Amino acid sequence: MEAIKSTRKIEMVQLAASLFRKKGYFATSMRDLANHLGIEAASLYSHIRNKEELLENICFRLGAELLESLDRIESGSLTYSQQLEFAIQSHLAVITRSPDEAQVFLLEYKHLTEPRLSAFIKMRKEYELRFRIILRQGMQQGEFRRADEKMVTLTLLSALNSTPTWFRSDKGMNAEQVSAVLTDLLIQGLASPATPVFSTINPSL
Amino acid sequence: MEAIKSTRKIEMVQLAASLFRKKGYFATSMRDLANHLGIEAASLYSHIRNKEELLENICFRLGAELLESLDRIESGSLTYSQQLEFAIQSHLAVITRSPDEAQVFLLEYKHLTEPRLSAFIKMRKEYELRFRIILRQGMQQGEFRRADEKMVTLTLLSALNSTPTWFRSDKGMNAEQVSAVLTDLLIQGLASPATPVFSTINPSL
DNA sequence: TAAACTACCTAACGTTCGTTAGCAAATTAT
DNA sequence: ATAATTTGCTAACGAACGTTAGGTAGTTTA
Repeated sequence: MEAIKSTRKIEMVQLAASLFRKKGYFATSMRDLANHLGIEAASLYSHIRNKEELLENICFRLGAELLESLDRIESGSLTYSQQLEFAIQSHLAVITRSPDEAQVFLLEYKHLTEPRLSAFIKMRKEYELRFRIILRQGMQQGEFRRADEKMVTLTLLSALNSTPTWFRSDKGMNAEQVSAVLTDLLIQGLASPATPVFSTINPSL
Repeated sequence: MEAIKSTRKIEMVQLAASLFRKKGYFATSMRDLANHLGIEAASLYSHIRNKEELLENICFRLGAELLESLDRIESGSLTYSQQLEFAIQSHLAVITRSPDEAQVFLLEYKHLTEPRLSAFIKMRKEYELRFRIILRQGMQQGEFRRADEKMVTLTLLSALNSTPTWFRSDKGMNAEQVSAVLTDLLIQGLASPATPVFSTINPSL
């Protein structure tokens, strides 16, 4: 959990994020990583203690960023609707800024070993809980549709977290435009405002 | 792509799905699998050709199920809103019935090697496209809010695909209840119908 | 200018991996 | 009754893995 000093180490962590995302943690060998840097595998160990340190750096740095972004929102005096809007937008800002790291954070964290795995899960649960509390309070105030809290929280976060799979910052929309459209979609729904044609009653399959 | 005959092989594929989901494809060894079945690793090869065959079976069987479920919907004479409702519900039915397989289908497919990987990606793209066409037509008809097609499709599917991470069929809601609530959430949105308090304009961060 | 540090190297280690060969017992089909 | 199939075993293979030991230039610090 110490600060990263050397620029070479930063390179390694960023490259690791890219490879871990594309191929998966276990499918990425230290020799893979080294080859992409133009060095030998053993040379990596001048900069890092072991492979897991790379994963650890990625996962915990992104987790800290996400938690920080919630701090700012909760400390202000906003309505729950505004809090949710900001939370969505800052969540998207973090993960679109670091798409590789975000995907590793979301999918590869499970390859952490104890005690780091438990610490990570605790951190992630805290983030989900704070998101969930905003939703709960908004539901209680009548600002949000009332529904199963856990379901809504995880569905919402999953929708947000899928952004790096299709979003490329270099073409089409920029991150803020995505944020605005996605916020609108999730909050207002897919149905056209003019014509509420959906039955909302599910026919049996 | 041939039919599975032996029941022992079915056991193996199901167990593999469970382990691949929990630990990942590469982190699951043939010795892991064998131990859970109470046999030696080499004995697995009386039933399967190699490790990848397990992954192949999981991914392609689920893909076929999902595509079939769309066939039925497209063939009927339904409005696009109804088609979407049915598509959401049958998608959820498939993935809640096979949550382990679904997570492997979604996350571990990338460990397939060619030519299976390309075939899988083609299958998955076809499924996404057919989902997308329903959305496109619904937007053109004015039944759905107009927004970036690709974004809406992938966000919607990601929201649906997160269901196995929190849904346990044995407690709380059953699959059909989840389906109804989730359909409503995605189509009508999170905002309370009574009070449209959201600005839908994003403040800068 | 000497000491310390950075950034890499070669060589090799012990371990685990997926898989094969060859065999044996039990069950099922003819 | 016998042939075929199913289901498992032991032993072992070559390859790939993460990592360590020990060394060497070049660069920075004291």
